[in-house]
Amino acid sequence: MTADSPLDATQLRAYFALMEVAGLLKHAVEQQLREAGDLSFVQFQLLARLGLNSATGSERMTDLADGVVYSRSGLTYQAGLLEKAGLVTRSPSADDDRGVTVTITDAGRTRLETVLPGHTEVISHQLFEPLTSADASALADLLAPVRDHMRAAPPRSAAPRRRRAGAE
Amino acid sequence: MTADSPLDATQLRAYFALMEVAGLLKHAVEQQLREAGDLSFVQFQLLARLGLNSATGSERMTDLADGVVYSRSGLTYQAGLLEKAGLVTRSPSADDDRGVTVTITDAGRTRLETVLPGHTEVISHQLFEPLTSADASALADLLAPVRDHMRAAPPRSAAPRRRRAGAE
DNA sequence: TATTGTTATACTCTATAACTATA
DNA sequence: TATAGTTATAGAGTATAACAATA
Repeated sequence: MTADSPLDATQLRAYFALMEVAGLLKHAVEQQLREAGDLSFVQFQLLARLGLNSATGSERMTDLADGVVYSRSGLTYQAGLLEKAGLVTRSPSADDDRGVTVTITDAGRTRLETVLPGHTEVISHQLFEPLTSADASALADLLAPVRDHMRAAPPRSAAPRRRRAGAE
Repeated sequence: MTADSPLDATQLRAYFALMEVAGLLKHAVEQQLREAGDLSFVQFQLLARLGLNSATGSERMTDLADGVVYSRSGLTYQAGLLEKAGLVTRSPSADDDRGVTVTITDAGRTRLETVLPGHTEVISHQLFEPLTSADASALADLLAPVRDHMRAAPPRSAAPRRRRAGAE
């Protein structure tokens, strides 16, 4: 509405480098995931979240959607694919009969383990080879507040109906 | 084949943060570009490259493909869209009759100017608001070598026929 | 009435392979 | 023979809107 802070040269460099690095990395990773385990990046993210981040191996659709940026219909689509492949199951949530709980299966965990070594290898090579461990640490520290800032003001299409305001 | 350097916790943090930040930022930017000027991110990249990075406003298809990660057919598709919209022209290259030179039109430059302020505003807000200018500088410095490293060993699908080896 | 999730549908983007033409 | 670009085609992913069911 006021001035538009037209980005100085350094900011431009950072922006373009960020987008290019992320794009190339995602591309490399998707190729590996597809070849090693016939998974798209999003499918991997969903499995990883269920299999690694969740103690129970289960999460509700809504919580997955919040984590994976999607539209709800997109998540339904991907969850359907994963279920068809036998990597997750979907069942009514215990506490809320509207909810659907997604649970990773043994086959899902196996698939994850199949894919994981190659995945980390790609990341080590492509992303971290030119970085010291101090660099990696600095990178994480720089990006963490940005991520939090972006999560806080979500212009994501995953929230067309607007999530409940205050709660977290 | 041997050990797979399984990524320490810091590297994982950095990797996930990078992917999430880039994903959210791209999403926000795409929305802005679509609304402000009916452009996809790639179309914007192509126009920006022609209109801002190139002195003449022209580049060959191959060089554009190298810069924009795509498969050649994808680039042909996007260039076709831009041409249909009157934002670029395509003509046979002067020096190499196999080549096609893409040139941004006045309408293309106008479109670029239409979109640019909002674009930079989104980036300022989403990416740089939580960062000091020293942070931005550090980020650029961290990512530049990674980008160069990734460019050097291109697992991009843009090179199915393998580019000429040494030349650059 | 608000929220959860699904469905139907349409569209954009990307990739593969076959093809033409020039170097 | 190798490179530049196009075409045809097919598939994956995403978004929108309408819908059903529960809170």
